[in-house]
Amino acid sequence: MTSTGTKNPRERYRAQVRTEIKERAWEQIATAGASALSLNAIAKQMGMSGPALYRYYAGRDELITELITDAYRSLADTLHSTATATATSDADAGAGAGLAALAHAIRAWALADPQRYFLIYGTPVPGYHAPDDTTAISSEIMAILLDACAALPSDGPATPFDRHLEEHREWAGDHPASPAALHRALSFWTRVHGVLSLELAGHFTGMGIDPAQLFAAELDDLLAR
Amino acid sequence: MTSTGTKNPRERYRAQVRTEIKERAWEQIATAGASALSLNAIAKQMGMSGPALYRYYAGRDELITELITDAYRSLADTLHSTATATATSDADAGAGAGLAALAHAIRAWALADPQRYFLIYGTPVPGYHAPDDTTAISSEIMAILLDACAALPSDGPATPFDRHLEEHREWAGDHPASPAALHRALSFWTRVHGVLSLELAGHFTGMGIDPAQLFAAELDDLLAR
DNA sequence: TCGTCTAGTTATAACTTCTAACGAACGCGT
DNA sequence: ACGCGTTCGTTAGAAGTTATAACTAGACGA
Repeated sequence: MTSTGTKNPRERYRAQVRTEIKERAWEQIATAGASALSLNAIAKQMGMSGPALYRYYAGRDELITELITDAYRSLADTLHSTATATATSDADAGAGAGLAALAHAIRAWALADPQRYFLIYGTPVPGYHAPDDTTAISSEIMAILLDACAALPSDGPATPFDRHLEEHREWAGDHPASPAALHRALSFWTRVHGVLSLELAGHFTGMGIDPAQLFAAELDDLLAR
Repeated sequence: MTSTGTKNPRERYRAQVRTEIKERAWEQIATAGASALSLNAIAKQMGMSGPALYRYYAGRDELITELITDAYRSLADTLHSTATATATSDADAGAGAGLAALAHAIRAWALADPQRYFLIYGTPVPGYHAPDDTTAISSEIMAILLDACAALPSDGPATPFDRHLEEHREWAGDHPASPAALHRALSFWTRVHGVLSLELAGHFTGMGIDPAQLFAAELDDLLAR
């Protein structure tokens, strides 16, 4: 902490108010969705009147952007924890234990607050451009997935997409994973998201099937490729 | 047409205005997202002043609900067309030609208007309950998928999820598909949606990979199970 | 032709985001 | 310890939004 860490009481209070604003915002989003988020309502809930909130956030967009970043950060931290936790219990389970643990961690994180998940992976606003920190966290998440995929054996011949990935591995940074591992990471991401997104949106309700079992089946199939 | 088909000019005009309202609504949604849809702006665009629009739609929710239903209808019609088209060119291609054609039809339909896709499969509004006709169209779509899946051979042993589906096949109606076919239809749905949703939301932009190739790879893997 | 039903109008209420101008309090440096 | 400046919170207000109410003008059918 060189210049301004958390010392002066002005900044302490400011940070405290900002976090309380975000807490109220998360409550509103969880119950009514992000589109129903009202800065006015938050201000009134906190006992201050309307425009006072603009001292802390320049506007709705800035608040939502920070919520998105926080959501990304939360997901990345969760996955990092499970990754290190399963790395500790090394070879007691199968090779796919790491990926399976990540999958269930993602699902639990999403089910805990579906709207938080949709804030990241839901309907995008046409004009919106994600800030750099979210893309950084996103590649951080991909790195975790790649670590787990690199621990798996890759049998079977290389697919055309594997060859495509061989020439397009910018997104993996300098991760030393095989094209098959890159492929499995992408497939993991899309398949987990596919089941999860439909489940959270309620598209399975009334169908009679158990989303958890469908999720597990997709995971098994991915691991048994 | 027993009582009121499309005869009297009053109803003709009314239907015409309603469709024009929906056209303007689609334009707004395509460019700025569903949350930015403004009834007032639509009314002014059409030359009438504000509340006049409420003669045609009781409110924002009713308009959006009808847009969702129309989107479902459009998707179902598209898939029905491709299903019959590929059924005509019977055995000239492999067994998975039907499913592959459906997958590409879905993707083309989604790419044509991403926000329309997200209106169906995007972020749900927490309180919102879909009307019965949309669930009916949804099962109509599932029936098309099941037809294509039933045409495929199902090698491999039955998975635990197959056994789960054997006891929970309400959603398939009275479709005579094997549990493996039910499984493949669900997997098709979730995997297509997984890739497509992330692609349309722009989560692959900047990664360097070609979403079309990832989509094709997922489809190939599903067909080669 | 006349009556009714409908479409459009304005006015209004209750919201929203966000800007501007003002006052008061807090805390830092002297 | 005291002033001065930064910051916070206020009210007022503009420009939007959804939606309702009351009224007018028109078209359609009998």
